[in-house]
Amino acid sequence: MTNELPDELSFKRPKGEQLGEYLEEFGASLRPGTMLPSERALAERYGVARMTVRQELERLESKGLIYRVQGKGTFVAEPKFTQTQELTSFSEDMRARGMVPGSEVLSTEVAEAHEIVARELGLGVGDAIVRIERIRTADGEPMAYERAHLPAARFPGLESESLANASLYEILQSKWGVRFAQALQRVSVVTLNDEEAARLHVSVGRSAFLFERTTHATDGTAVEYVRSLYRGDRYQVATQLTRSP
Amino acid sequence: MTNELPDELSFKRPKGEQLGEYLEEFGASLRPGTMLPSERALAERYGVARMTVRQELERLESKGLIYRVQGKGTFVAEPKFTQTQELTSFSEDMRARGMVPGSEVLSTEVAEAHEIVARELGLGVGDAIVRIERIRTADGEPMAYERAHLPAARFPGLESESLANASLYEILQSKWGVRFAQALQRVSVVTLNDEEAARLHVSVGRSAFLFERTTHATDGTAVEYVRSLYRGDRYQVATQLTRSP
DNA sequence: GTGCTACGGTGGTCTAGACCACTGCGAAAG
DNA sequence: CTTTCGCAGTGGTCTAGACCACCGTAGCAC
Repeated sequence: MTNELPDELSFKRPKGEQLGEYLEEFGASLRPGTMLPSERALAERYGVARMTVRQELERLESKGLIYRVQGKGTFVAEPKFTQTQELTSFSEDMRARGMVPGSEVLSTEVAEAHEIVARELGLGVGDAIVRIERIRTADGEPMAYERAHLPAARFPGLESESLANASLYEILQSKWGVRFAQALQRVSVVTLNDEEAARLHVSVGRSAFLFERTTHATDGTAVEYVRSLYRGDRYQVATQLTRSP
Repeated sequence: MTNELPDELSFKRPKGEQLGEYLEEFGASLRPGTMLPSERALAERYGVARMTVRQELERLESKGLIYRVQGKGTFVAEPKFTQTQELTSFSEDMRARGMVPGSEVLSTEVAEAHEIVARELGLGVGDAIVRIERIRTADGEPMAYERAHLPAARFPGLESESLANASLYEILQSKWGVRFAQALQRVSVVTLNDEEAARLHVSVGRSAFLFERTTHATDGTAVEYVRSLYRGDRYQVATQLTRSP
């Protein structure tokens, strides 16, 4: 199953992006610890500047797919579990874990923003927001209970979109041209109460992750504030940490 | 309290590193949303290439301190809570949160590596390891229960070091010249049993974070495998997520 | 007024080099 | 045989540009 690295880059797409994809696939087909071609070798092979190669290797390193040692080389890292610090939708996340994502919409309504939501979205208290309440499932089983809040003014008609088994991110992107850029996510641990436990099909008193995420688009504006409870017995996150000088 | 940006860079240290520190302090003194000088302006001011400025801005962006919008500029981000994806020791972490770190060493011993530890550290099963069991405190209160495993062959005499209120990272760095580079951290949620709850001074059945971390040095070798239980009622992590193209 | 366009300023991508810091290893010196 | 040193190859930092994509706005045409 040893992949081969293609020899050429096509036009019309950033060279680094293509190179990164090639390397990602190639690296995945190698045993951990294997040394990759040197930066200079890759640069020459693809007719690209070394800085371009390096930028892409940095991206892969921060994703935990490779590691670099000065004086020695660049190597394939141990296979990751699942990636945080990559901003993904629930659907993308579950597919990456090899499961089939689904949703059960509990409610979709327009409401007034209270203090926390207003602050996170950069709105005024009382401004209209769309609140979407869903149970997110993986392979048909409840995985998370999620409440998303979005500015109603920016997404008129969102409350009547069909979210049954659709990805909210895909809808926002195709209907409103939103491109997601970055998010701040806070993670805490909670013990589930009766209602929450019932929704997630687990027993009362079990532990769960509480994720609070505010997502920003490429223009810097806040697009959504989401509060999600993830089953602690089914979910785990992995983070790649790096040491700064 | 508006900081001023210094005008010059000293020799003998990477320019980018200094520039990054300047910008970090400067940004911290500004209101969120304030626009920073453009990349070209910074490059000219410090007599440095624009690529050097960009590299440093990328680092600050991934730390969640700034955000950039194409066509508009670079802006100061909302203040962060606390930073993950920055590889820090417990001591550094607590100091960054404004608390005083401490330790209570429960045991320090040389033992044989069992399967999991051996795999994580790249050793053989039965190889000698140093196991350090500590209660980590913040402002005198128990915050985490931690078990660290390190290869004994690499750190002879480590088991008799005084770890009472010292940072393990600082000892490894000063005595053995270890420079930490990167780590993979897995986070799960657990419910505390009797023994664990007692050690953390909380009641049985409460939720906690379980961190499993394998730390690598700059030469790529695994240096420690740590298993830590953090009180869920006192601890929270924040992560900066970015969207890849 | 309303709409369109051109333009200057921003970050995003990329080039073709340079020198430095570190590693591993083989050759020379002891 | 052991030690030392130099060298080739690696990643790390940095330069001085180039062009592209995108945003806001001022000015023009209607």
